[in-house]
Amino acid sequence: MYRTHNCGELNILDINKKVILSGWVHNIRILKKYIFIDLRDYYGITKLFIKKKYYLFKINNEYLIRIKGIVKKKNKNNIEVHVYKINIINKSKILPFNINSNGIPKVSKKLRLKYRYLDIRRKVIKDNLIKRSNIINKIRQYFLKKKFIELETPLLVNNTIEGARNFIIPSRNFKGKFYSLPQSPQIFKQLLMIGGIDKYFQIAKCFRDEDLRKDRQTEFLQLDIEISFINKIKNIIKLIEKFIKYIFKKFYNQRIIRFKKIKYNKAIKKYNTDKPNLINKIYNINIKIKKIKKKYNILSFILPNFLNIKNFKINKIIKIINIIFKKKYKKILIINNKNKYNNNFKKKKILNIIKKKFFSEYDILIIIIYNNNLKINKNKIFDKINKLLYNEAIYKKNILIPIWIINFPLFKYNIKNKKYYSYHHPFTCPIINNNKLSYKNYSKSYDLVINGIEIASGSIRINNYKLQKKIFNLLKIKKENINKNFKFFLNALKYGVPPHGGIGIGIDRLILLLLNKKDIKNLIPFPKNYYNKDIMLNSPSKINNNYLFKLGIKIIKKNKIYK
RNA sequence: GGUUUGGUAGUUCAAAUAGGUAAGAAUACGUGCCUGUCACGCACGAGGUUACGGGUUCAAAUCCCGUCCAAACCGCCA
Repeated sequence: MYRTHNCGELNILDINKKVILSGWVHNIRILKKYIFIDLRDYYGITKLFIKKKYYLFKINNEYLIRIKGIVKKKNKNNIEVHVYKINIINKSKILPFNINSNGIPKVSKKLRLKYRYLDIRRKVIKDNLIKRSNIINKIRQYFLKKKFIELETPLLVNNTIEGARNFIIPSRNFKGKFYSLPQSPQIFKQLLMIGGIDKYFQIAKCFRDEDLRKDRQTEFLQLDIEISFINKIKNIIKLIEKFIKYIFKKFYNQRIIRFKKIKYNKAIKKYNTDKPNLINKIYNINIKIKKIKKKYNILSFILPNFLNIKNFKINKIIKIINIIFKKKYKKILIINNKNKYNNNFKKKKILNIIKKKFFSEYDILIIIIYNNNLKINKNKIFDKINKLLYNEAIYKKNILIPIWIINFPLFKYNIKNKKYYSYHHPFTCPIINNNKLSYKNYSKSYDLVINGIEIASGSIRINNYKLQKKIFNLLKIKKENINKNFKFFLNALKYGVPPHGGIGIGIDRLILLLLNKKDIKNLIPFPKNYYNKDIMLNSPSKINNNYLFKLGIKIIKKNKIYK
């Protein structure tokens, strides 16, 4: 028998009970007469008290031991187990890093990934994984309760022509032909709607062969949702807002400031990006002031002020500007709607223009006028100020500001290829006025961005054969490609397709936000590193020539990274 | 695909003023001491071809070149 109790559950009520415990040696302290061990298992830590006569074998950190003992009172609220027998179940090698240190151990990420199984023993990572499980569980319950049904879609699919690169899987039965791993279950979920399924969801693994970031892995979980009999974006937006509010209330103690919504075009004008971070990112705006002479440049930006940036912080920001400009600017103007900080700027017209661009009435506008011949690195200024805001104000307050970006353009133009591509994907329903459909149309699409992180993306879909074909034509997809990739789908669109739409929510990113973390690798059991390698498995790896021959594959040129 | 930074005991880091004593410390490891520790403490010990290969120099961890590996940014991410 390995255990009668686990290390987390023993308490004052168990005093004088005989117990058997198994666990890892979290920490050991050897004195002349006594030995103290903190014994750790999945559930917690129990303190052990051992008299020298029972300590017969050398024990080190992370040895796996089983003990027999009696529960005794340690002090008012705590117990310890007085041990009379110890077995070593399994010894441990000298550790590559300390597991019992608090917080993040002082060790390179490479080692933590290489010994991921040891990293998982650490409380921080273990707790993340437990929370991950809880969150995913709640998501599933939520949508099942709302009468969605959960269905799987295949992982071995066809290569898609647009978007991110696919992972390719060679076929043994059909030499020279390939499967691909899906970037999302897009077509399948639409086919489910065509099949009369009313509300579908799936917690789906998706794959994209692109380089990684802190908030991006190549294989990731997506909460995939599709609903029939809707044709307006607000149908989905309402549903998701409710869900997001629910999940954040459950796992994130801070309230959500109400959702904002902005059209793509306006977002670009206002924030210069379609993923605005309304919290810690200041944003650049271009202001023209007529009376300024040609030899001066203007640098202007807005501090989005959800956090009551006060005078002393303004002073710090000005200090940064002073350092970078070496005080050689001509003028700094600091303006908010109440003109509280600076009275030099009284021209009402300009103020009104600025007001329109302001996100909220508490925002602060900073304008710096400086001589042309000063070479200024704007990004450096923005970076420094962002850091200041992030460290001092935002990080502590855990505020979330979700914003919907809606009505993306239907197409975008790629200058390199001189080709048009779908902004979202070719199944996105266009907004059509006066029966006109061209490259300039917008679409019934929506992204949800929270604090600069793209959380969800979706659209109302095309449910009409002719319209879908027009889109393919505008994309100039060759007939043979249409036949190869989409013939079945176009065909399906001929059979009384309900209006439908949906959304995909990045679960890993959602968890990142819910747990207020920065690096997605800490929230995934076995993440890949920056170059898409699994450092522990050392994958990807070579395949022997015999097997390659069976697949009909010959390697022509080796890439350095994959040697 | 592009740019940048880095690789020194098992691990985390030092080794200044652009090369100059015998490459140090903490922790982990080993032995011993210590009346109850709780990140125990104390003493002693072991542990290094400074990633690998080449070059410059009287002299290289330090400068240069190549290879390998890692971290970060950009591109990319419908």
